[in-house]
Amino acid sequence: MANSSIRNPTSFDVARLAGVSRSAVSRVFTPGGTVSEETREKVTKAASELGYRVNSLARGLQQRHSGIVGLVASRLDTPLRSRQVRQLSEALIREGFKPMLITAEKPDDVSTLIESLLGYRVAGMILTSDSPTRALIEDCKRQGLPVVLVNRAGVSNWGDRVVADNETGGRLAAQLLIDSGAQRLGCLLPRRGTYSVSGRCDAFLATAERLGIAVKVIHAEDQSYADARAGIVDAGRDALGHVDGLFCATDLMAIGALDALRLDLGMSIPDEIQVLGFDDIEQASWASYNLSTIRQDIKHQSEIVVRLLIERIADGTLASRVEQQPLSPVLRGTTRHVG
Amino acid sequence: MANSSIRNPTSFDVARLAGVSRSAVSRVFTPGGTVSEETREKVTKAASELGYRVNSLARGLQQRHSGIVGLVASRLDTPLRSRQVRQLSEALIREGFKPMLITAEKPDDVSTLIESLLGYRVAGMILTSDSPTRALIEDCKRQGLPVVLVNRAGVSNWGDRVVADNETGGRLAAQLLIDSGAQRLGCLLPRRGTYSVSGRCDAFLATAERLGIAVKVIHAEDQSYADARAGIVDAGRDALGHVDGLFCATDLMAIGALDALRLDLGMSIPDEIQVLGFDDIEQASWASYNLSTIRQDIKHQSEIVVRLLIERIADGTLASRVEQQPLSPVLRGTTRHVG
DNA sequence: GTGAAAGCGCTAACAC
DNA sequence: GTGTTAGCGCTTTCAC
Repeated sequence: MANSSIRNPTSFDVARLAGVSRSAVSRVFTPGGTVSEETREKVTKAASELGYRVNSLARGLQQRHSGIVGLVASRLDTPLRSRQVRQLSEALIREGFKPMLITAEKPDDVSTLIESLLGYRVAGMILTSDSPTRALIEDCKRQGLPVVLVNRAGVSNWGDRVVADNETGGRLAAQLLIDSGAQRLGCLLPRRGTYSVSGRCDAFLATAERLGIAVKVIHAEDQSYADARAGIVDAGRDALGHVDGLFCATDLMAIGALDALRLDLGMSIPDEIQVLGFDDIEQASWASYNLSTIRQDIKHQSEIVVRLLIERIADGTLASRVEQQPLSPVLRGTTRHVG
Repeated sequence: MANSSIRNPTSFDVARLAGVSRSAVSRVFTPGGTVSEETREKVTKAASELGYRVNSLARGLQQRHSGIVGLVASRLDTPLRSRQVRQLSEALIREGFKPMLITAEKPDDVSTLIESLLGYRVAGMILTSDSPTRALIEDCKRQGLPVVLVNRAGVSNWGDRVVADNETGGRLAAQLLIDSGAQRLGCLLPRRGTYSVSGRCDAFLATAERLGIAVKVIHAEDQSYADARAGIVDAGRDALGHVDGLFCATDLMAIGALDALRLDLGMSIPDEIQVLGFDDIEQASWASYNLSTIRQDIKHQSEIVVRLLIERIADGTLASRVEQQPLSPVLRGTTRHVG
């Protein structure tokens, strides 16, 4: 009770107790600080005695940034995104930053929110996929604020980007289905795709066309399990009757499709139709699905993102960079193995 | 380029342009501020002209807290947790707070991390389930820092708590299986349970005992899908042969169990054995599982959490409170319906 | 209702 | 190496 009214000790208190100046205290708590072993000890002792802790607010006021990084993500409760956020958060923390999480679905809110982040003098911002409006990125540019875009189209040539190699991904997918004996391909994708979703599907379609193979495109309302399932059910056996190799834009959609195919339409997989997803979310490996897919290495991705961010914070004049993260096929039970 | 060297406008700049004092500017941007309509207009105009934005760091330095709330969560990439974090984050933001996300698996790290949060003069902290050590909460107590615990045991009588009604939950589960005709119960739980997981299983076991029904307890190494599946497989048909109603501590475990039962052991559900989960994660409703479960309303939960937090920030002398969130059975295909 | 002045707690130059 | 000084940008008495 009375406890809460006790003022937190300041560097001044520590300085007095240790018999040194406040600058000395500051130096001890500053990573590159140059202090004699003797003062360092005195200060450390006094500090721990008092329970002193640097006030990051005051420190941030002095330096160029507060050590906070804005982490913007929509659909956080989705398997891929939650994994991304976890890895990004851990990577940021490991490097001494503190992630401020902005979750918002409507672009309008997001803009206001990010506005308010700027008030905290964030060191930079990480924007995942479908989150932010263009205007917002323009804003960051105006502020000279470091930005890393994850699986997202670039805007105004501002910020670094980490993207999956959609070109290769889509090609890989087509190749894989064809090599497994598929003759008539299908592609399930959301009506309004995000950068990476559309990118990989485009590459898939282009590859098929190049090889002279027809592709039946099936639309789902959105990227959710339910929409994917509904999309397949709506298309129905007729439309699918000819398709024997279905590429789905994401694993989540593939799982919806799988349930629709097997349970709603009574088809057998991979005998009647092979199914291939993208991402390798955890659920893809669950025994009931055992989904073949193309994996994005999210941990690796996060590390690249944070590295780029740190480099840019250190040097804002760097040219805009784009890094591609590798993809790897994961063959499970929804495709036919060859050899 | 040169852009980034331009200083952000301060309240001083706005004051000068508007021809008023800095205090006037401050008042305009302070929620309860008392200013004449005339100055308000002048200030607002000048501010937007200059692109002025309050510096939250400086503001936080002045006030009791920075408006940041620590949000501590482990296993963020798990369905239930990611939903919780999303809802909590959105609720906090709606109330004008900014969530700082701390994800860490090892308790040691967490303590250091939270330590560092204190340096940001956070308004309070939300600790989910298995995250933090006792020592940490003692720390918060010492600081007089508002804390809300989610589905977690209390410590030192500090902080408010929001918990599922485990007592009712466990009883409901037992009742439900028995009412659906189960005669020999089983209970799948992790070797080291968290507060809520252990709580509901204990209540389940107690209820069964009271009714004179034997329960076969099956242990999984941990709460994951894989561990649950392995737990069931290891137990094998023999141990399970007698069980015709299995309660699993979480949906994730139930799904692992389901796959083990059906795919590894070749049992048919719900005919040979009924399965009941807990939480109602999204995957429980996926057609391949169609899992009967007991739902926690996460959205509602988050709203309670944030309300408690706000109340306590407003008045730190409140007595410690515990709120229970309601549970509701969701009957799907893994139990036999009656009537 | 408004302005002047006094901090909030820290770091970064600059002399020593 | 260490201390002195001058801010960082804001809010908050306190007179007016």
